[in-house]
Amino acid sequence: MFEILHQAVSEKVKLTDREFEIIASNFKTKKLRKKQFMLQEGDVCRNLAFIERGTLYSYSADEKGIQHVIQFGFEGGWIADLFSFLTNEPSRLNIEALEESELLMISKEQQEKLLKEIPAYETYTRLLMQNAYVALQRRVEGTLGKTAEEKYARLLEKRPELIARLPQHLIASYLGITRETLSRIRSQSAL
Amino acid sequence: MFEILHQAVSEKVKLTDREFEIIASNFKTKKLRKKQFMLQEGDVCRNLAFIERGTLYSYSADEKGIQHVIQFGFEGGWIADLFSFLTNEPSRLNIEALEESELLMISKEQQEKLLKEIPAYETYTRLLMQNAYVALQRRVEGTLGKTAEEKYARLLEKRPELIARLPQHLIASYLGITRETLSRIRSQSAL
DNA sequence: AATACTCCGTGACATTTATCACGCTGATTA
DNA sequence: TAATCAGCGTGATAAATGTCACGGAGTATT
Repeated sequence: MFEILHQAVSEKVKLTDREFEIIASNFKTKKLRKKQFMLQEGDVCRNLAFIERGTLYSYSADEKGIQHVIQFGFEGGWIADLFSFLTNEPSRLNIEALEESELLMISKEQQEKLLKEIPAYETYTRLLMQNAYVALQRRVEGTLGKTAEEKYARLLEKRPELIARLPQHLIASYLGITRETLSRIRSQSAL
Repeated sequence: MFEILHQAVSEKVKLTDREFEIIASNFKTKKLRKKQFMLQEGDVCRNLAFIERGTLYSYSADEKGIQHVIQFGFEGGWIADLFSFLTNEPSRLNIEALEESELLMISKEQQEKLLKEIPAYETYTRLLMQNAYVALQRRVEGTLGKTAEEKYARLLEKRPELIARLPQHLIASYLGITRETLSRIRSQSAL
């Protein structure tokens, strides 16, 4: 049941079995079908979700209803609207399953309890945040002042697995370009 | 000497005087003149810098020599290339003082020592990373699929102090647009 | 005082990208 | 089986933005 979480955590910090037991006992499982929401705009994000199986993505929708992908989440990763989670303000994001998925969810209270009780869990969380921050900064770096083609080429180089397994219109949205532009880039630059 | 750091840390976590003494003893001060580099592309980022006074910014320079601003750092904030710091890989960023500045620098070894020795320091670091991540995600959110005008309007709303104290060409670079475009936006949309 | 440099504005023009419209294909659903 | 829908490609056109070039104002430097 908790093997994947166990692996993800113990990859980064040392834990006794007892400690992991305590950690695991604070999560509850949740299954989502394809297209089901984990979080909907306007609601407060009350949980962090560890993805045991499946794929999710978070996005905001603008006035015209156009989606803007903020993040993709895969097996072994985490997803949430951290801003809403931390502040208890209503989220402006939607988080939706792209396929049938299984999550391990932890509430704010339980997360805070674990952070206090288990120092290694706090270390794990710090590392998680650190890595997420670095990855996001690289995304910004690879976006600023770049053309659509350059952004796509960079993504293809850095994260080919994204391009392989996700529909093009979501990739386009993630890159901040239209699906048409992405389609044209792909048909031009080598086949 | 360390008042500003003391304030920044104790704003987020509780610390004994002794603990802060230990923390402070691991930093060394560094003064930078205007236009002086804290970090230069190709070098490994060996320190995190807490800004006691002054303003810095980090940027990458592309093939054409065009700067792309990644981050601004002000008094009471932190700046570094976290990726290079964590991995010991050469940085692709420059970090430069926009005015005369005073920094408190901590090396990786000392940072790691503090994280282990002083749990409250680890908590502080986690909160710092968390907040930085959230702020950066908001930046991405406010950029994706937005026009130059919308991005500028949003920045003006969310971070008017940036616009007030920084030269326009750096604001433009931070927003991923050219200085000319920003100049035109400003002259059109209200004066 | 003269000079150089930084920052900003602006015009003319080129390029990139978005928008709108349509058709095709394959998968899902009635 | 027919019908609907999601995903992708593509053409025509419009809009946004970049590029290049120039000048002026203010500040710092010599």
